[in-house]
Amino acid sequence: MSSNRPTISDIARAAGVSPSTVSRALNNHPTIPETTREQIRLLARQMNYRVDTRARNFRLQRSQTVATLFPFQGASRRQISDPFYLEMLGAITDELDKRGYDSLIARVPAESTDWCERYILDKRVDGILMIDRALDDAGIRALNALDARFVIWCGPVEGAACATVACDSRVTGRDAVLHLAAQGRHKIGFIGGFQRMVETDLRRQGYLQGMHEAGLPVNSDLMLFTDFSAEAAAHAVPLLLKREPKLDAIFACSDFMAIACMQVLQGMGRAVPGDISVMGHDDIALASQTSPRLTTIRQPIQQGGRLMVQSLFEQFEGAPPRQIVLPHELIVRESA
Amino acid sequence: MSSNRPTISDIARAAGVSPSTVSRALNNHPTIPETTREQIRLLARQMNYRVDTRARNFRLQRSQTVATLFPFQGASRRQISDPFYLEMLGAITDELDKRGYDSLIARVPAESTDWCERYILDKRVDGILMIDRALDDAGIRALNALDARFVIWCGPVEGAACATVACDSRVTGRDAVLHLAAQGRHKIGFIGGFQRMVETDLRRQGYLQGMHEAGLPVNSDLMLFTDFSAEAAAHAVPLLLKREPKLDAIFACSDFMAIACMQVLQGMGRAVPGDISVMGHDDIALASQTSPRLTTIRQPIQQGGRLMVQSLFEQFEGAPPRQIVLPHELIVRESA
DNA sequence: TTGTAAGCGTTATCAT
DNA sequence: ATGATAACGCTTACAA
Repeated sequence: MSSNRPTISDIARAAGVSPSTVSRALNNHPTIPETTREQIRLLARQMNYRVDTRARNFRLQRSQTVATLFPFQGASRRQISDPFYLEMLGAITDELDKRGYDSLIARVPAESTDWCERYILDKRVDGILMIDRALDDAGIRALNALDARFVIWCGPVEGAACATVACDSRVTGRDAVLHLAAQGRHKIGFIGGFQRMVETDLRRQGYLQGMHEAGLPVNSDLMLFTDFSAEAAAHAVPLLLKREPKLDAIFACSDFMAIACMQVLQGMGRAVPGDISVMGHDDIALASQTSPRLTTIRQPIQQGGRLMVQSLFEQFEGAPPRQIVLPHELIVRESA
Repeated sequence: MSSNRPTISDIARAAGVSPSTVSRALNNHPTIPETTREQIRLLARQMNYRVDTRARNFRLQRSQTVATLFPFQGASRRQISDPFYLEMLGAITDELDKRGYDSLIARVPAESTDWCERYILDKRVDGILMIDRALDDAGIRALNALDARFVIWCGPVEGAACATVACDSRVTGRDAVLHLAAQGRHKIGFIGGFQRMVETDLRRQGYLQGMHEAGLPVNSDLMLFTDFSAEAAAHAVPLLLKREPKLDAIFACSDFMAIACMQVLQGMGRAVPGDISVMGHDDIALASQTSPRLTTIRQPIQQGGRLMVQSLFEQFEGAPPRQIVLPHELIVRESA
């Protein structure tokens, strides 16, 4: 009911001091003696005083908020439900929360850079965390033009001031293919995520390199791109099989898609890995519970999320942007 | 480089008018003639003017931001990766975005209500969307004591002013069990989510009611509770089987857990649904891609998310809180 | 139709 | 050790 929250002036009046003294007391300013400080805090608590973060942030010219942006490609704007994103988001928000920062999130079209203005110019946030990015570096240029602090989940960017965190997706893609080849697989299909975004493209390059190193011919009909959804992955399987009936392996760019692939294959009566191997990417929690258990490339998802936050805060403190390459690990289980 | 963004006064000076005129022009105030309005907007665009949302929101005493809160239970604070949450979050943020609102998200401990103060009292947000809630209604009381606008994803709450949106989980739980019983299943295990939160508890009640209606004896050893993780669900399966070797069905409170259960069962050599039926809950996108395809209870997840936002905005406009019960649907596929 | 001035709640600067 | 004052950028009575 009492919608009239006390302001700092109300506390000041009640305490018989000036607003500045209250502010200083509440902010642990050393010039205020311990005793007065305690008195004022007590009073503030009694009166249910709470700082108005809007006012404070406005005065301090900051937002105490960081935006985590998920670029999506194409007009579909389909809801993404890949657990990878939720795991990463959870790690990020927890880490931000620890530092007293709020987490803003949004999905943004990969093709445009309008969101820069909305979040940075409009001063909604102090920094941006982007999960993957478009192939060109328009986004990076736009962000830098606005003198923004940001970190991108993607491989190192040459010749651009830009903080990044991620595994080396070219190598993870290559390692996946080489593992498949080492099992005697020759007809290896590739199911990517967003075609015009960096992480998928890097894995595509890795796939190509792996095929090359293994001395395997590349059939570009066997490279498909999706929106990271289970449905898209499921639809890709029969298509791949139609294009290459002797397909003996699939490398999917996310565990979520790999799991969907396995399910579809099993539904078609194909044994995994007996008839066909399936490799995932990420090592989400579900991956070790599938049947057969999924062979995959582990990315340290939560550590990655925490590092992104850390890297962003380094920039807040004036440090130049860092490019961090995370170690990945081939997790050989049963599906490949 | 030019970190000195123009303010409204800069535009005013350049235009040779007063700040109020600029403000009015930019806000389409009808008292400003069309022509001046256009001139000023053009100038503002040329000068790269952007409203400072912090200043505006402060002045207007609002935040244009809504928090979506995910309560978790227990000390584990394990990252949740159930696609259900991401699908819901995506629908919510899209809907909020449409209305020009920002989305704040955080995980909050279900046992405490401190987060009310952080988000409402500190004026970070204009409203709160909560995904599930603790069994007691301390959270609701706290929110109402602060005169907050909020919507909870959970079943109707009797005797409390509180907007809710969700399917009737008591009925979904009952329907699941009755379907299982209709298939001739008698030893039905229950794998819940957070034990001290409403949605799981309602489904537990529905399970009990269904067993009762089907004339089946209840063995409370066969009711397990988890943190909605795949691992927890996977661990529950052998435990259930140990407690009841003749177990012939499992009802899991989320598709994600149901899928993990199916995988584990298949890994143990048990046929689904030949030896044992598995029912999920939610109908996430993955559910129709599994093998066997998952039988489940569909909740209109995205519609639910949109409705939560809609219901919140009704309250912003002064309407009393509504309790909305969404229709659910039994989706019979192959696993049960 | 436009300008003036006040004020949203806080904190920093400069006095005292 | 504390108070007065200004300022952050914007919108809105009220006045002209």
